[in-house]
Amino acid sequence: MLEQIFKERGTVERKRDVISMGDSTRFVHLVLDGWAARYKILPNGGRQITAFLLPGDLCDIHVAILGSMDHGIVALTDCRIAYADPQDIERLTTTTPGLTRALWGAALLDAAILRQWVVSNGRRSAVDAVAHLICELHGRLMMVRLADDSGFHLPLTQEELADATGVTTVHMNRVLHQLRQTGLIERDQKTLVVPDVQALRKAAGFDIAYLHLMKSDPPRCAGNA
Amino acid sequence: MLEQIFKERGTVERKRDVISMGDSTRFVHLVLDGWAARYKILPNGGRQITAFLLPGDLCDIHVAILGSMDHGIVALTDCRIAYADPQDIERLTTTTPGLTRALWGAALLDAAILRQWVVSNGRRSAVDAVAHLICELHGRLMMVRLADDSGFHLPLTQEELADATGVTTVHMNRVLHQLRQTGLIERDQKTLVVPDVQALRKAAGFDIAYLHLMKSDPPRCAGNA
DNA sequence: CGGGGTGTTGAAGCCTGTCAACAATTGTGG
DNA sequence: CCACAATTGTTGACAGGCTTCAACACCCCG
Repeated sequence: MLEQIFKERGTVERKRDVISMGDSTRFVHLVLDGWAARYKILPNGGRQITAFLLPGDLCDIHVAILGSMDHGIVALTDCRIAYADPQDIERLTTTTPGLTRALWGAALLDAAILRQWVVSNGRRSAVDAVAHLICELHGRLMMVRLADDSGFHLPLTQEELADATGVTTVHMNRVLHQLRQTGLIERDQKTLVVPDVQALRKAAGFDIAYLHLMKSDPPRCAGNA
Repeated sequence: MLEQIFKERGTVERKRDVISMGDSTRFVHLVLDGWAARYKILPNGGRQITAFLLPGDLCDIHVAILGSMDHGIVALTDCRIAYADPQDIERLTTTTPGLTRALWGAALLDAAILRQWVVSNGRRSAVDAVAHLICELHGRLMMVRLADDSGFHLPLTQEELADATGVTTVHMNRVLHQLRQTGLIERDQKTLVVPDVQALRKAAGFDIAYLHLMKSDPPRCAGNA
């Protein structure tokens, strides 16, 4: 039902902003294909990624409700993006209570994920944080059939992983090295192999319950043309 | 309108759980008075606070939508709590689209705050993180008339501040010492004085825009009996 | 008055950051 | 197809923020 108002389609090249910070967007964006990330830039120049956006994720629905963007969104791979008119969203949500509720649920899920990120950046070691992040991405990609038990395509650079977990790229390199040596992950180019998902989850202290895997929670539009 | 279904009232003593992790709550809770915190306990025993709940904040509305609690909520001071039946919420949200929308907005605001916490725990120094947290609390307390330009009542222990910003209590002590020496904050018992709010905000890299101060965003029920 | 929680301080060590150099990979143009 | 540049990955040495362990001071409350 949502797909009807996301008519416009376009592509955003890797490293380009889908939306820049401060934009009062004229469109609401949806990732059809590819990876993107929410990020903030600090006064000292540092970057913190606060979320990874996977196919099916909405980018900026909150702008339509709250106000202007308090962060930017950058494409981490070439992305296919769908656009919708905020007024259409406005209209559809007022006429379709079930939709509002679904979007509310999506926002609550986002918050649950963010809480885990706070825990990772606050109290987990860098190794555990990365392991936990991999588990999260694995779980979310499973939901949209982009991962299986053996692993998934992970198009992130070490710098991007570092900016997500709040460490330096140098240290991220060592963390990944350690995870490989422990045998928890293997990597062939951009393909991440997880030999033993349960072992990784245990090491990361990962409990998949918080992802609240439900049928139609995030609007999944990945598969269609 | 919400206040009608939050009929039951009770109190929770400091240090007691309002809701424990894993609970599939029989009630939805609202903080009327006092401070509470969301927290997670890690396998190694560490605690990470992921949010402070102030008067007027809902504790666990997401359970009614998503599932069981993925974290606990503890009272940081003696708290007056209001209770509502999830089914009443259910009914009221389906019959009152505006309410669903307001709750959706509240969830989006929570996410915006959480993103700042991720940034604080990831890329800000401990001093900046604490300064930013104080700015956030100041802004939120202003919304519910519990703070003025000169400062506010801050009933947190150093341990609780440490668990929020992801440092040890020992280090939090040094951080606060530094903030006092710099003249950015002053403390008289549990009263926090901010001599120069703008100076503190500048030091913390704090931009109040993300709090999206709107009239009736979080249901404000603090003032009533 | 005593005891538990909270705040404070010091010393030593580790995780992570910083700086720097170089290797490997990818992309581009001739 | 190769050469070149740019990006990304890798490694080492050193420094610093933060942790850990430990002891002690303070304060509220029974």
